[in-house]
Amino acid sequence: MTTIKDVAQRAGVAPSTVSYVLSGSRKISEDTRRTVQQAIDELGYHPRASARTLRSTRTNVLALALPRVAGGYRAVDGRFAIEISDAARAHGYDVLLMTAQEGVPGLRRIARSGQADAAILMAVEMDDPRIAAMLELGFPAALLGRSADDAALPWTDLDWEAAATLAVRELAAAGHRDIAYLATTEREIQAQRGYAIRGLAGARRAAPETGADVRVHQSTGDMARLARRIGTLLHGERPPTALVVQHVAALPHILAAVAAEGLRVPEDLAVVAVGNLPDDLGGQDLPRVELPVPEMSAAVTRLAAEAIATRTQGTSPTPPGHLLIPPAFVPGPRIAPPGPRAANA
Amino acid sequence: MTTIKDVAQRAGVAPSTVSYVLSGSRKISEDTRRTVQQAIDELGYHPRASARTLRSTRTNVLALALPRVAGGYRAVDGRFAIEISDAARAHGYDVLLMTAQEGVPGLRRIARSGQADAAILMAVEMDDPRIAAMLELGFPAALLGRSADDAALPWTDLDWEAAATLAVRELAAAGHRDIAYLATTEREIQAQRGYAIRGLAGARRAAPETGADVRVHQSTGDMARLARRIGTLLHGERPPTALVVQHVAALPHILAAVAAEGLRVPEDLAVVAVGNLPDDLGGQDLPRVELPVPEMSAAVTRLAAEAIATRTQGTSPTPPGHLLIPPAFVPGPRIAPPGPRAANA
DNA sequence: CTGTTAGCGCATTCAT
DNA sequence: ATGAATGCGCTAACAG
Repeated sequence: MTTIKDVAQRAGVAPSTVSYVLSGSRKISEDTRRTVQQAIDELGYHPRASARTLRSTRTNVLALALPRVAGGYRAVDGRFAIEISDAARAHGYDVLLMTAQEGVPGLRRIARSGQADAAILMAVEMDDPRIAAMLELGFPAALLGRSADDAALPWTDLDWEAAATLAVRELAAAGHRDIAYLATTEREIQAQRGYAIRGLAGARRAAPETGADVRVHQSTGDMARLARRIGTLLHGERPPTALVVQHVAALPHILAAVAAEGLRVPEDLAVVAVGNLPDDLGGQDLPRVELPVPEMSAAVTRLAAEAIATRTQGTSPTPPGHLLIPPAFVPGPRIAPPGPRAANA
Repeated sequence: MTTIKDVAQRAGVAPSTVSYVLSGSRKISEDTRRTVQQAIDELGYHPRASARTLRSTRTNVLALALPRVAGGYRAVDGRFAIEISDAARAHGYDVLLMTAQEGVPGLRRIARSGQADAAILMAVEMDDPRIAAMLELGFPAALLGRSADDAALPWTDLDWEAAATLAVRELAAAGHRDIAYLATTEREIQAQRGYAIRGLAGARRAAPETGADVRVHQSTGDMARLARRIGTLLHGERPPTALVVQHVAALPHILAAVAAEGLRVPEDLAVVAVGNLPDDLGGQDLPRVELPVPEMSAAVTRLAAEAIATRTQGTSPTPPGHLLIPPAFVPGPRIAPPGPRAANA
């Protein structure tokens, strides 16, 4: 392996000179700078990260804590991981992936061994034990998702409550009075995921606000049961003319179930998605409120970087920043007004 | 930060003794071992990774090189990333995520700065420039996907050629004589992705082998064009009674297009998927040849670990290992025989 | 000012 | 079981 000494020798200078050329933390005459740079290029020298880190206590690495995969794989996690990795590079960081099936202990290990400068926690729950762990360790962290305590750590999230309300409001504006809201799965709700809880809250709030009849249903990961549930849902005494789907992973199944009931979308049933991934609607072009993956990824990365800078400066405890992203409605094909079926009710 | 010296002091021994207790690479009297362990626990000591690495030249990190995202995000990449991360932990490695939009230079940076012990290359192309780079750097690597040169680096892959052939063979066995094969996108084929090229080859080989008429079509990422292409495809003079889909990301769209043509699956058109993600068929329960994500992830991680061990031992150049995974057919609902439409032809 | 020397950061491992 | 050398780069203090 080629070291800074090799470069120094080849350039006929002292190792420290090479270091200064590299860091630019001191003025070096243009002459020697060129000589040194040439030696670096010729030898293909790259400073050893471990040596640097040992000296500086900075790794330029962010730990990305994915959720423990209790309910199987969620496409959204992979998407965020990749997007965050890109964002991190733009800030000069690499990303260490932690499929935190190890949970808190895994994060402890990384933090205490100094393998990262900060952590980004994904799939945050309302009362997430990882948050307390980060605070206790004094380890900088940023949350992808909003926990119960907005002031604990910096965070970013889509405003899920507003998103759910917005979806309903758009339907109401198109004339729908009987609206079904298919929330996330029971599992996610029981796990107290912020997006699940807040989406539910937003859906419930929408009824009084719009005057429409909004019936909220939880979803399930069991596709057979889900199909039955949808069948039931569509055959109440005042059947809905519109459906909001927050459980977007099941969208293809849901649309298939709707079709199986003999209903056409959107003529017989208007469908709006909430929180789908950009470019991934399961084969349909629906009106929707998309998950702002790029914005959230950029924001959480920036917040993590800021948390590192803040800690490094040892400044007085700055209140953690945050970014609550307002939902944006994408009309897609225009929302259909209530269909002929509405008359039957 | 607490260091090995702090522990030594508290335990009343020399730092080296603590080190030996930790590594177990030498016998320590039970007495002192307990004293030291207690000091470690009380102080919550964890060895600094950078110091360890500096000394030992081992990072216990694998670099995971994701494809540059030319054609947008592919769900399969995220899935593999997560699965590989889990597999790596089982081998004692952490995973550094490289969204290699930086490509070869990014890998160079990681390799030369000593941030990882080996690389796992995803989305390998037939003639992938990263392979030459790894060899030139003498950096251990394993491939997720099969390149043109089987002997360059260790690799694992689904046997895509056999998978495509198998799908066609199963349809032929159910009586289908007119089979359409919808391959991957033109983009992937032009990028010379191994799975795309080999899937094509397998589809073409299936015709002579089964005696069926197998017409091969390339797919496209443009969903409007894809729908048109499918319409055309279904209305030839001898319309197919069965369709094999390797472009599984578009499966929902494809099924929607088929439905739009007034055809029912599987009564009018039998559909088989090739290379879909486990638990992700876009809402349908189709017969299929799944992508063996867990097996491939485990294999590529093992191969990377072996490559590290081999190099560390400085053994004579062991021929790189590999694992070509035979395709497994999942019947799903039984394949329908050719429908009434066949008679019309 | 520009360049050099020396010491530090932390864990490992060979001699003693 | 211990002291000392080692791996590599950074930077404060010093010299020209």
